[in-house]
Amino acid sequence: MKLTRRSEYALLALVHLARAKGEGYVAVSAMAEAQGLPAKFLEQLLMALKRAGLVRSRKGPHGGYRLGRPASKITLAEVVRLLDGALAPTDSVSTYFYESTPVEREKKLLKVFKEIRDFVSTKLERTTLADVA
Amino acid sequence: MKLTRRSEYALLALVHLARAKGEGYVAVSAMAEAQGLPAKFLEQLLMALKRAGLVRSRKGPHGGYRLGRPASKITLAEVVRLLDGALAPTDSVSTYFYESTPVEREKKLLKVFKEIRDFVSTKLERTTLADVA
DNA sequence: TATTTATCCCACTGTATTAGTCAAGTATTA
DNA sequence: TAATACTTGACTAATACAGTGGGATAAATA
Repeated sequence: MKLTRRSEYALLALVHLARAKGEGYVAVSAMAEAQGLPAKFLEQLLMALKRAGLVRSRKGPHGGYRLGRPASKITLAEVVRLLDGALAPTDSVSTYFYESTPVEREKKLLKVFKEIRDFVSTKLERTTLADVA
Repeated sequence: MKLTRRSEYALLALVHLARAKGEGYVAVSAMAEAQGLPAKFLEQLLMALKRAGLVRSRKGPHGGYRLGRPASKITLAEVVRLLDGALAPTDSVSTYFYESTPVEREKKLLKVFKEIRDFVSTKLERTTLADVA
């Protein structure tokens, strides 16, 4: 796993939305300003989150985004997988993004990387937005 | 951490060398053929490993590479850090490659990623070539 | 109904990284 | 001294990263 700005910005925005619970929809521009993120780029990320059902949106005045489900039902794993792909250190040990790679031949090496994958995915699957907001 | 071919090939080559203990120097071409890796690319990686002292080399006929220290004294962490950089999921929680990133403001998020970094580095620092060869 | 506000959607750009290749030169030793 | 292997540097194609920009669409409000 390697976090890029995509995951980082998305997580910051989601934390922001989790805290804005009950305040209706939050505009991208408001979030971008509050968190100091590039607005147009953030917009792309929110659209991806929307397609995945993590957020809901509303157009027009007082429009914007809000969480698609309770913060306690959104895991960090979902967010990172959606925006940056595999949590595993190499695709040959990834469950959701499996692809063959050269280390695959060395079973003992593979075992080490699988243990890392297991730790990372368990950790991120058990941590929700509610835990970090 | 994200393993690229650089780390993967280097690890395979080092495992090969660890197994060839006592057979003197192993040529790049021999290793490349045995492991099915691109020779010239592997050569670059071995040079980096050499500069870091992980392997020694000898030119001329019967030349090649061998481990620079006992396999039990070479950790996977060293190899990966050398060729692919930080073990941490994001640079803002990296000890050796620290750089500020946006998530840094959110202490609770940061804590999660630090725990991942700790697991990964401990794991790879405690695993040596001797363990996987 | 017209205007404003905001999302939605598409294309595009510049830079860096990845995964190599190629050529020419240097050192070693059988 | 010829063969073998390491060393250096430049070069390349493809992909990923981190954004920008412009226009269309939808909804609220005046």
